[in-house]
Amino acid sequence: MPGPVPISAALTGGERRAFYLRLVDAASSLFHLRQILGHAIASGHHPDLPTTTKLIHRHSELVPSPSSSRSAFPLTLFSSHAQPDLFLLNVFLRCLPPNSALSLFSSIPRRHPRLRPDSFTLSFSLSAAASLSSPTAGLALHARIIVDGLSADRFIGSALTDFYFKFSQSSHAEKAFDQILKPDTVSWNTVISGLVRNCSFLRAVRAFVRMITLGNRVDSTTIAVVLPATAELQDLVFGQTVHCLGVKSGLEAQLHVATGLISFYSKCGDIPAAEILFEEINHADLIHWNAMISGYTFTGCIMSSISLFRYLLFSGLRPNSSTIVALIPVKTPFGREFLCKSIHGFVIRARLDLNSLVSTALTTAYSRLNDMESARKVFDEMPEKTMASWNATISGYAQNGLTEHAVSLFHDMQSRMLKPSPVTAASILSACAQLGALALGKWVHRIITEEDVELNVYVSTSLIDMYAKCGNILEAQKIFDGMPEKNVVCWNAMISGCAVHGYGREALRLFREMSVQIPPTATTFLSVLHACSHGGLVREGQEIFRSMFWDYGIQPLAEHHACMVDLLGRAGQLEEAMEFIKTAPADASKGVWGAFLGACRIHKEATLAKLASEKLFELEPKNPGYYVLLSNIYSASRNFSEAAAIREVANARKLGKMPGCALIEVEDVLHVFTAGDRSHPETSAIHRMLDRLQCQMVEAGYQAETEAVLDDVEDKEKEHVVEIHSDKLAIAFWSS
DNA sequence: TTAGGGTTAG
Repeated sequence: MPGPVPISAALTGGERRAFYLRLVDAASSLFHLRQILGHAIASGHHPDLPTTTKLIHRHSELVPSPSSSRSAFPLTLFSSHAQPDLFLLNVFLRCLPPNSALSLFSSIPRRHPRLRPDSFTLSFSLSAAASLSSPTAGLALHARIIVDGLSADRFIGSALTDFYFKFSQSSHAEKAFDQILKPDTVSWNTVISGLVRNCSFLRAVRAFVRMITLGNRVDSTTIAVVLPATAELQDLVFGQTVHCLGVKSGLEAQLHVATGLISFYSKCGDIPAAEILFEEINHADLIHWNAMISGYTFTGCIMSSISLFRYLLFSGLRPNSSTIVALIPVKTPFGREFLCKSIHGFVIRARLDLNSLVSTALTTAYSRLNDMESARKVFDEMPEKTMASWNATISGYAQNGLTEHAVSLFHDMQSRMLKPSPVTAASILSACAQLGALALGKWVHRIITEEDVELNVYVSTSLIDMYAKCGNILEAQKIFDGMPEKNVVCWNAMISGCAVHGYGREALRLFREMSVQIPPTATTFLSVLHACSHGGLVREGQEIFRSMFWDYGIQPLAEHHACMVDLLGRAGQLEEAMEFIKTAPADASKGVWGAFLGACRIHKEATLAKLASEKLFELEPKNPGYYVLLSNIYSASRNFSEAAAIREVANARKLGKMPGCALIEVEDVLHVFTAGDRSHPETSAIHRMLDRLQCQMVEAGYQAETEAVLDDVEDKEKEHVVEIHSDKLAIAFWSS
């Protein structure tokens, strides 16, 4: 504490100011600061401009969050000067909540006409505008910046960049950044962080590389903002390079950097590296613990995650809502049911805040358990619903096939005048894609355009997927071509779209174009192999499969093996397919034999089919599909007694099969047909059209496979064969 | 002027 007042009375004006400035610097609490001010006034020293500026500055350091501070201290001090200088005004402006800061800024010409706002005044006001949800104030500021010719200033430029990124206007943000004459570390950090927040991960990494190439210094913020991008891109090697740079620059031990590294390594599956880093931190804070717990959960190490949580409680740290969220497995299925319920119970028992963050995570976890009732209950009970919670519930409905609920909740959102976020759009589009609902998808696309929802890489990929699955491959291609940044997932979606439409050559062309730009993933290879299989490109498919491991180091999974058998089998190369099966790993058995059985059906190979079925009955005795398939193969090769016998076995084992269905959209209405369906109101017209089509097909040279052999069929079996395929009904309905 | 973990999407 400062000593008695008389010391100050003995000093000259300049000495007295220096004395108080030193005291203010050393103040360690708000109470202390007020005492210093009291002493000064009592000794007749009314704080001059520099002392007041220092007092307000120290106050904002001690009370960092302006919005939570209700203290009148800075205001009283500022108001005591009728004619503040620009320095005092800037410091005061900075400690105000955003709306007050902006009204102070707009009052400058009237109340302080002699003061001309400088780059600090404008930058601070821009930050205030960015924190408010209305962009108008920031746009007016930008207009003024342009008029005053201040766009090249690095403070102003960085604030502008950040402002536009906060409103998801990435291209304006990057333009503002490009105008900065000499961007410094903070300017580069701003642009990298903005790109990451707007999901442009590849661009963020490129900006980081450019920053270094141009000789800029990196700081702990740079490392902390670029790491989430490398984690999202699953680029372990690049992240390790960033790590090395951090070590060489002596930044590894910084709090933010350590957290970023733990999170990065665990998201890339390198738990041991994350553990070493976590253990090396001297005084780990709650965020470090949360990052490590989340890393365990993310990679499916549920037991480690729970042990670390127990240890956290034991160590006396109080978990927060992020800790609870970190415990809820969203991406892995292991132990989800148990955890979800016990965590829900724990949150209630420990009277932890069941805030929007925890509720949203619970909603997601329940929807992944296919328990939409519990998910909806958590959502309904939320006092304040966030955008994430709306999206979690909508996507939960979509992923559980409850499309009507998803759409109805989306309508609900719109009636509350809530603008859909890119996540909302992607979730709803995924529902449309599953349903094949083109009209609904187009409607969502219109809303995206009308409401100016940012077309980020997720939304564009969802649109590609939706258009491809709903049959409009040209529109999918158009969106794909217009994307400024393409990542692996959108390339995969486009290739997979080509596969579905039978465009094998186009899929291969895309694959070649892609692989010179970014490394393909296991999913890419699956899509390309599908495309080869559907396009009859056997040699090309074999070449791709070989290259997958030898050129790209990706181990083929069960699905890839099954796809290869499908490729060979469809092309009639059953011998080769059989040889290939022998080389497949054990976990691929179901898939490869299933694909082989499918090929036997196409080529009516009853003997080989029997062999495949025996394997499949062993592997999956309760799957009715294989019985149906084998029975159909026997029917096709006129072995009706065997066909009936197989059905008997299936019936005896009480294996019912879910009927497949076909969906068709006519004039924006979705119609569903199952095999032999007569429930449609226009059923007689449909059957008339079907007959007409059948005649035309026969005239065109079509040879019916089953209908021609009906004479040999027993009554019961005949009923089954006559049952009209759902796809045929849908097509007949569309034609009628 | 930038800033770590955690919820929602392809």
